[in-house]
Formats: sequence, structure tokens, C-alpha cells
Amino acid sequence: VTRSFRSNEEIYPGGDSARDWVFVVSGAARTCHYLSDGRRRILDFLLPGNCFGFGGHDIRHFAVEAILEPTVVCTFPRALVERAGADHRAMRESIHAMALESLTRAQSRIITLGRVTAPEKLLAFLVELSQRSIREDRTLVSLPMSRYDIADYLAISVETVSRAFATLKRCGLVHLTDSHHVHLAALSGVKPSEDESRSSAHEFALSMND
Amino acid sequence: VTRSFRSNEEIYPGGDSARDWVFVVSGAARTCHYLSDGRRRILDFLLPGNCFGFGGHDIRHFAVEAILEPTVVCTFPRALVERAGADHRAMRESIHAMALESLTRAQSRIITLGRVTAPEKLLAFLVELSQRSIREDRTLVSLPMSRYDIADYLAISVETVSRAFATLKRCGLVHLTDSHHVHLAALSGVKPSEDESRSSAHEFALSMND
DNA sequence: CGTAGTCTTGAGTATCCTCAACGAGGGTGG
DNA sequence: CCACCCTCGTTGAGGATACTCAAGACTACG
Repeated sequence: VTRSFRSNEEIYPGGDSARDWVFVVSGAARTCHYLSDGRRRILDFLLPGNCFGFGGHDIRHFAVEAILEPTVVCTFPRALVERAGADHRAMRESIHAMALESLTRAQSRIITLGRVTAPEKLLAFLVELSQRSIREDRTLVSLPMSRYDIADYLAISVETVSRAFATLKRCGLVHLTDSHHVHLAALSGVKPSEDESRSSAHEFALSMND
Repeated sequence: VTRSFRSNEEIYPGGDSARDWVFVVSGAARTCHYLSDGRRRILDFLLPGNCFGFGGHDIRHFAVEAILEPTVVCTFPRALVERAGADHRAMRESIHAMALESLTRAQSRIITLGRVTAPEKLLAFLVELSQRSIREDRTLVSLPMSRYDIADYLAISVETVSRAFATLKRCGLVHLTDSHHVHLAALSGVKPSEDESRSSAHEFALSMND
């Protein structure tokens, strides 16, 4: 089943009815968890090619919401996917690969959240987006999500996100053509190896005390 | 291959030689990532029954170290595990279940790291340990790891961990018989449902401003 | 043109980190 | 047996960072 969604529309309600797989075709989406006091945590951003649906029993607690307009997704009943996985080897391996990718991203995010300062977190986030991007030029990153989404993703406040952007600009690490298009100067001349860029980004971030 | 390790001994070096699966039989272990400046992040604690080895290419960056003495683990070459998974349906499903469990734990951890105050994080961590515990009485939690391990797990400093324990004690949410055995008073009379305990713990934690 | 939403910036406060010191427990050697 | 060293855990003081509250630009849209 293929459907299209508008901005901020709910693709997938968190709750017991959560029994489908979601595969993002185009646009972008966010995976949210709402705490009892109304605060929101964003677990992951789903870009074209990403999917959501494993995670065992706990997926009930997460809602999926569209970011861009339009966002096109395919949904499959869980039972169908699992049956296909049992029958076809290629399907099974594909599912396994996507699950591993989700796990890898989650682990990478734990590292990011563990970083100390807000500019560090933001820079790590931008680098992550750059690596997930399909663009050829990895120094140009487009941000489909709002500052509020970034804030809930990095577990910091909106104002801090804005200030962190200002800090990175002041240090010459990034340039913003507009609010949603970033040029990562930090990556220019740096090998695309993940650890390289991270540590160098980190080195830069360390020297950001005004 | 079954081996036994002493406290703080390296089970598994991070690096290119990381080609095995690790299955914890008894004791406890931690999964570490070392940043270029020497700081350490703990991605996960491995208790008996947990395993480590999926995660695709990124597992190279993580080291596994023993916490308790002795810690007994089984290691298998990756190729062997993957072949067994391809041949035997039961094995494959078991592997898939463990991968999903790792993913679920990672997602849960992202929620925990997103919590605002240190006592909130610590309480969420204790609740998580209580739910992973095999004990019948879930209000009694044993902490095999040191305060430094907890600090690196929650991405806060050791001193803050200690102060957070003091705050939780002062609010009557936990009691410590010794440094490594906690009684979770917050869970007494609370349904073991995950969301219930979390939100109630959170409610309590909110009212902790001295 | 007004309204709503987003993004940014400022001021004041609270939290956490760093540095430092101290006490408790375990192992070792005199 | 006790002094010594080492690690771990705790507590205090000072400073840096991020949050809250508040207000002001910018954009989109009716």
C-alpha cells in the first residue's frame, strides 16, 4: 500500500494498532516518542530508503510523522513481511541488512548524544546527515527538518540549537545559505572516513571556546 | 570457544581483528567506544544471555571488556554464525531475536539519554537494570559495574552519578544497602508495566528540586 | 495586511563539569 | 600486624554550559 502525506501528518500512530512496516519512498519522516508530560523525543529521521517496523514489541510506543510535503511511504502488514522473509532468502537478507543498519544508526546516535557540548552534538549530527545523503558533494547538506525537530533529536533546546549553529558559523566550520541548507566546511579536505571526520570535527569543536 | 576473564580484562579488542561473536554466559561486560581524546563511551552492558557481534561494519570500533570476575563468554567466528543462520531456521530466528533485542535496548537508551536531569537518567537506568534482571523481586537491583562505568553509560560525570544517588536517596526513591545493591522504592506498588514505571519514576524525578 | 509559525538573540537562573580533598576497602610488602 | 599504595566512592567550591522566559526578525499564507 502506497500513500502520500503532508507535512506534520501522522503516518503511523503509536499504540497497539502499530502492526505495519513503513518504507519511505520520498520525502522525510521522524520517529517520535512522547513522554507523559508532553515532551517529545525523536529517535530517528527516516530518509528515502529507510524503513521502520522491527524493534519487536516496543515499536508500539513510537509514532511516525511526515516532515516534508509530500512524503510518500509504502506500508506492509507485519505478517506479510515476516512470511516473505521466511520464504525468500534474498528478502530475508535484505530485512536483516536493514535491521543492522537501524542498529548501527542507533549506536552511532548514542555516541553523538554522549558528546559534551551542543556545538559538538550539532556538528556530529550534520556529519551524520552528510553521510546518509545521496548527494555527490557531501559538504552540502539539506535539512528537511525544523530546528525543533533537531532539538528533540539531540536532546537540547531549540534556542541552544540556534546558538550552536551560530557558534559553528563563527568558527568557520559551516556556512548557511538559508536555514535549511548547510555547507560543511569542516569536511572540505578531510577524508570521508567516518572516524577521521569525527575526530577532526571533534578537534575543531574543542577549540570553540570563543 | 569458551573462555573466562578477570575484572577489567579485554574480551575483545576494537579493531579490524573483530570478527567474532561474543555470547555472555556468566558475569557481566561492557561495550566501549574510545574517542580520540581518550574519553570513553559505554554503549551497552552485557549481562548473562546477551550477546554482541551484529552491527555490521561498525563493530570494529567497539571493544568489549569484562566487569565482574570471573566473566565467562563463548566466542564464535562470524562466518560460522552466519552459515548456521543460513542453514537452520531456528538458529536464524534466534539471531534475529537477539538483534531486535539489541535494537530495542539501543532505542530505550536513546530515550534515557534524552532525559534532562541526572537523577532522572540514573533512575531510568536503574529501572532498566531491574527489568533486565532475572531476579524475582524486581525492586532489588545489583550493580555489577562501577560508578565510572555508570557515568560513561549515562554520559555524565562520576561526581554527578554520586550526587544523583544522593538525591534519589534523599527523596526516598531508592535505598542502598551497599554501593552495589539498590532497593528501588519507586517501583514498590507500581505496576511492572514499562511505561507506567517510567512515567511514575519521571513524575517523582520532577519533584526533586530540593 | 495581519496572523501564525519558525528562527534568532538576550538576560537570568539552574544544572552540571572540573578541580580538589577526604574516607573506605583491598592488596602488597616490610 | 601495620604501613603503604591504589582504586573506588563521596562531598565541597567555583566556573562554564545549557535551560527558561522573553522579545524581536523573518517567512508563509490567508
